[in-house]
Amino acid sequence: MIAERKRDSAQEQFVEARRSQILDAATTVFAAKGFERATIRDIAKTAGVADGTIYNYFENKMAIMLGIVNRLNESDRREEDLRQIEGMDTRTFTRRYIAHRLGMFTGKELELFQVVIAEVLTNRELRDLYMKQIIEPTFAISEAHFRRQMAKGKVNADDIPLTMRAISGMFLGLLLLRIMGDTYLESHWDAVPDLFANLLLDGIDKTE
Amino acid sequence: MIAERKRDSAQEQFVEARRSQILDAATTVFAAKGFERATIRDIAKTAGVADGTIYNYFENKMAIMLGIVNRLNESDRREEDLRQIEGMDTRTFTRRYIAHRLGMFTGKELELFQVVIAEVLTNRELRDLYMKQIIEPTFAISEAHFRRQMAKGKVNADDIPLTMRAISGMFLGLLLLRIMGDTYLESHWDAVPDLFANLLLDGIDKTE
Amino acid sequence: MIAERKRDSAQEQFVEARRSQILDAATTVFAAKGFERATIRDIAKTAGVADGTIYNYFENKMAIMLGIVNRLNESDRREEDLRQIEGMDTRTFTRRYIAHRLGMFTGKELELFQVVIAEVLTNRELRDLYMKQIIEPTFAISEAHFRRQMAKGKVNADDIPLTMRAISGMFLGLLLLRIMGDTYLESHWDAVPDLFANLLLDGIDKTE
Amino acid sequence: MIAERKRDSAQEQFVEARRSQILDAATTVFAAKGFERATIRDIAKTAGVADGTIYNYFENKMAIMLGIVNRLNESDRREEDLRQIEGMDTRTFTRRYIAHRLGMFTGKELELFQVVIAEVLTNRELRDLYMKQIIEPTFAISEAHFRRQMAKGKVNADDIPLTMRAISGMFLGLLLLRIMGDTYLESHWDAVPDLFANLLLDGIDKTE
DNA sequence: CATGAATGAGGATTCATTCAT
DNA sequence: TATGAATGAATCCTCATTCAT
Repeated sequence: MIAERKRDSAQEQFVEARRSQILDAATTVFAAKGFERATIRDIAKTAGVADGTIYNYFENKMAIMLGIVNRLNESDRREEDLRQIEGMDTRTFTRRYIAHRLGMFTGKELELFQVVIAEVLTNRELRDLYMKQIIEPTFAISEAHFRRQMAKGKVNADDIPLTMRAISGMFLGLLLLRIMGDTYLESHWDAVPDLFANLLLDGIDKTE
Repeated sequence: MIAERKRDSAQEQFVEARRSQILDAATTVFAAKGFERATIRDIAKTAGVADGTIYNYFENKMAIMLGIVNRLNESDRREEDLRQIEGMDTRTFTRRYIAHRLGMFTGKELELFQVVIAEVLTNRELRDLYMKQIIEPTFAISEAHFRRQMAKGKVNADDIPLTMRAISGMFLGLLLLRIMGDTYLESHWDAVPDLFANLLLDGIDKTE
Repeated sequence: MIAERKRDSAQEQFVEARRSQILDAATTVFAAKGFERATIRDIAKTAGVADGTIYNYFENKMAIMLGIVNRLNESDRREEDLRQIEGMDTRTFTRRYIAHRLGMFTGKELELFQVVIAEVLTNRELRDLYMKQIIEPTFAISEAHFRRQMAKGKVNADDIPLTMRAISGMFLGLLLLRIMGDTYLESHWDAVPDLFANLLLDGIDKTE
Repeated sequence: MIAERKRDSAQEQFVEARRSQILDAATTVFAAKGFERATIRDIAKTAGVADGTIYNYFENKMAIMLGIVNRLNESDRREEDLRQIEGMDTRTFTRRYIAHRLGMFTGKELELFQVVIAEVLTNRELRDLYMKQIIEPTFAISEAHFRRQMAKGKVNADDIPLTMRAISGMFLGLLLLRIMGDTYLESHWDAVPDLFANLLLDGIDKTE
């Protein structure tokens, strides 16, 4: 039984590795061509497998896309990230947090984000999934954190949910502009966390 | 000659009306299905013309997309908008300006924006066009305005271009969240300009 | 009545001129692109008229092709050509006749021939028309002439119809090779009548 | 490794058979309707495969045409044909050679020829290919042979290249007339080699 | 008669998906 | 499981033809 479990586990690991390999390939191809323009053959070639093999791991093309979105699910939102730096002073915390989150969108992750946003904008089903699974939980965590900080008298806002959306919006929008190839943003990307923090705090900071 | 000119002009107007009719239809269809999933037949039916008629007005499907982008070009960026309200106090100006710009993205315009952003994210050619024709000129105007305000001692920023990008980013991001169906944002959309202005100004305002 | 006839005649002449103008254009376009690849718009533009105008003169595209074939009908086969030079000695006659017939296929006429042959090869209806109206009458005239010469003891052949076909074949084939762009033939085209006549009259045998 | 080679070879043979099957079908369809009027569906149905299958073996419709032309390349021109009968007396050789070459154009081959000639007349690219790959090599071989015979004092000609073209022209032209449905030629086809040989060797002149 | 915009049938080609090996 | 050939539905686009002006 142990042997079997081991085999199962090895098996599972193999399957997971294959899925991952295909998702990696799909992310690259989707980022380069968009979901519709990307072909199964493109993905298969990039993954180094045959066309048919893809269908042993994903039911159809859309399932690959969902697989990609679910990856965000795993990597995107980690409450502990917040906890670790929560003790610092507000400005440092904000700067660090923004830097950390921006740092999560580098290279492959930025591609991933690009792919998902683009598709989310044209696919209601995916859009709803993305809202429910990614955006809303993220807002919930952020709000909770914000309320804690407000309780400590560190920040202030009249409408917390809307403020969260504005802040997230700035984050999203900056990523969007970056993806769209804004050259200034690209060359000054490292300066973004500080600027973001200052812009943000000198509005919401009440500690002074 | 006058008669001929008149006829030409009538002809031109007719052609322009047809183009517009097709672009309207295309915007709707693209917004509903995305560029690739939308078919020429969809667009033709929505526009109430035959498939082939489309090709009397646009060279191919992508040209329709470009036509849509160029519409943004016409409607999106108007320096005079800034001039009209420039005399007001900073807070009122900001609130009004944001409200005005957000007001430009209602219904059809929001669809337009959604369509273009989605496609821009997956099409390099279109992306470059969009950056050159829409985003960069908008930044140029905003920067000029910001510098004028800074000279008057009304606002402050270390890195103006980056600040512009952050502000635009917040704007873009809020639209994006709205499009993606965030319910809170939808039901509190009217509160956005005030919140935006306060958040923004208490960061950049130096008049106090 | 005379006035009316005159008007009719002027009218007819005009119609004929327009038809001719369109047929000229069609010949050029067909020669350049082939019947199927040529579009009515191509022909209309080349003729300097509107698309619809074509249909006032020809029922449909194929009717234009038939119009072209019927032109051959008028220009191709003239018994009097033979009569004029029939008194000469056989070699001179042959040389002159070949030169004359080859001379008929220059520039525009060669295009015409190319167009018709190409289409005749892929269109049974046209093929039959061409055989009945052009080839067979030509053979009839040639045969009659050949029989007269044979009766005078000037030439000899066992199977006159087959000999006629062989000779015509050589003629056709040389035109074909010319059309297909054989460079040697093109640069030595003037030498063809002599060579043709000698080959025909004497053969190549030297062993006797 | 041997097994693998065997499999490769079997695979290759299979692919070659499929290509052949499609080319056969295409030849039939092209002969019946011409290249442009023939549809991929026609060809697929005739070949007994699905439309899409065609594209696993040929890049596009024109590639099928090129495949047909290349078949001529393989079957059309064989120097050894000449060598085998070169020892015979001139008249027998000529008769045999003509008979042999004409025999090569029977049924399917005649269709092939028809298809290619028709398309060659309306497609410059194909025309150039055909001249370079089929016609010119054939002329080269014929000329070499003719020069050998002339050196032996067996035949005579002032302008060998032009003479070759005239002879080939007769050959081409007779095929053309045959294809065009000349009934006399059809019913006396067997008499063609003899007549061709006599005409060629002796000419028709009787005056001397 | 001349025009050229509108029409929509038709065709080449692509590509997600299946399935026999 | 892996493969990749086969499938055929789906789509963009062309173009002969019509017809209102």
